[in-house]
Amino acid sequence: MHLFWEHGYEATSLAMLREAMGLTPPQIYNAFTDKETLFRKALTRYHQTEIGFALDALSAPVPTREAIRRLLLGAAEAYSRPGKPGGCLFVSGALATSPQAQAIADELKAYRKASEAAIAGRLAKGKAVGDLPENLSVEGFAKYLAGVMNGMSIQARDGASVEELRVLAQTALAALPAEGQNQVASSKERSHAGSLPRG
Amino acid sequence: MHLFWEHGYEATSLAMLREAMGLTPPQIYNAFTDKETLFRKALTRYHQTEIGFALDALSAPVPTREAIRRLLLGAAEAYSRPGKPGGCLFVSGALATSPQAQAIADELKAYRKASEAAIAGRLAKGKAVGDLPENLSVEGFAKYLAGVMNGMSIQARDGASVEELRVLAQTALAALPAEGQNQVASSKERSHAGSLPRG
DNA sequence: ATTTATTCATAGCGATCGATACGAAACCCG
DNA sequence: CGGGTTTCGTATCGATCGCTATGAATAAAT
Repeated sequence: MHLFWEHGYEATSLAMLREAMGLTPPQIYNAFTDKETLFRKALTRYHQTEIGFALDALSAPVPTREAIRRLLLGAAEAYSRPGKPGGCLFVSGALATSPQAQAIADELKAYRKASEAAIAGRLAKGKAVGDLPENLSVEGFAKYLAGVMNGMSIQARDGASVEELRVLAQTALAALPAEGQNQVASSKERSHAGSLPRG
Repeated sequence: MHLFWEHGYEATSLAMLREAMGLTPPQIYNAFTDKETLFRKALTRYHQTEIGFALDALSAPVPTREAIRRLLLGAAEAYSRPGKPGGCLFVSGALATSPQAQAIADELKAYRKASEAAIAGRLAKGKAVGDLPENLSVEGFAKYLAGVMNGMSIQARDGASVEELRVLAQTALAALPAEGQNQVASSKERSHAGSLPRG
């Protein structure tokens, strides 16, 4: 998992996996069928062990803003854990691939889309309970938050520290509209329907 | 350039380049020395022809907020041009590589760092002329903006449209503190030094 | 104890990688 | 028309890719 995380699917050779796992080629293929299956198992393991913070944050019984705060700060930590590759496997695993690995790239894209959809779901819930203004675009804001997390993944891979990622997360949080009625009050002076509250 | 942009450095084979350019292998090596040199030439060409919007935005004689707005909206267009690969070559070109291509990955990382430094430079200038509050961290905010652009690159690669990227850019702009003195006024009620104006 | 069955590491499979040696065609000059 | 030079495409180089056949070594069974 660490090798795929660090080097991506295609750039991780079976020789590297063999040495890291201390297994012979037939043992690997007996246990994991082939390289693609092994990668998919690494994906599910990554999903279970490394990014539980996301589901925790989105399902916690807290106000929407606090949930998003936990999501972004959780990402700051998860993307810069000492002893682990920087960034997110779902981003680094197969961003640009050869045509032969298109299926892998599509699968990772599906993971990213699912994350964005989960965020959108939480935002919709927040909108329903009045945590977010009526005129806010749930899909647009989810795409912003997912984009920020993807960007944090790149920054982490470029060596950003936990503190730097936390500052980034907090800065991103500033784009979140304030709660409830004090937001709807001055809706007339805004021309872009909530996407530029202070334009 | 398009092939490297779409598939990245390592996943783009000479066979693909050969077919795309209509050249025989010796012609390619006679013209570009080797694959790595060819990629570097593609990088400089990309820098010259595809992302001039960035330098334009950062060097335009406009207020800081407008400069940042042009930067992000320019990225929204540049990352989703019809007929061109989605995202930014500096991000997609070599995010996760094999150890053999580490030099390429480092070079792209340097490009990204340079972009962030250019943003920081513009922010520092904006702070000097009073466009930005005194307590704003130039480096931190530059890292946020660079991160947002990197995230937009991922979103573009995942199929986001120009409009969606524009909304993302405008949302990100909402994190930019308002201008001048009305920002320093309520500095006491903020605990995180400008990174969470509305926390 | 001897034979059978099964595990397992070495060695190598075909394909493809980036890069190049070599022979044929074309061109220029006499 | 012929000789010398240069250009250029084919065919192939060694290395590595993901993957597997095969023979040795071990375990199980009679």
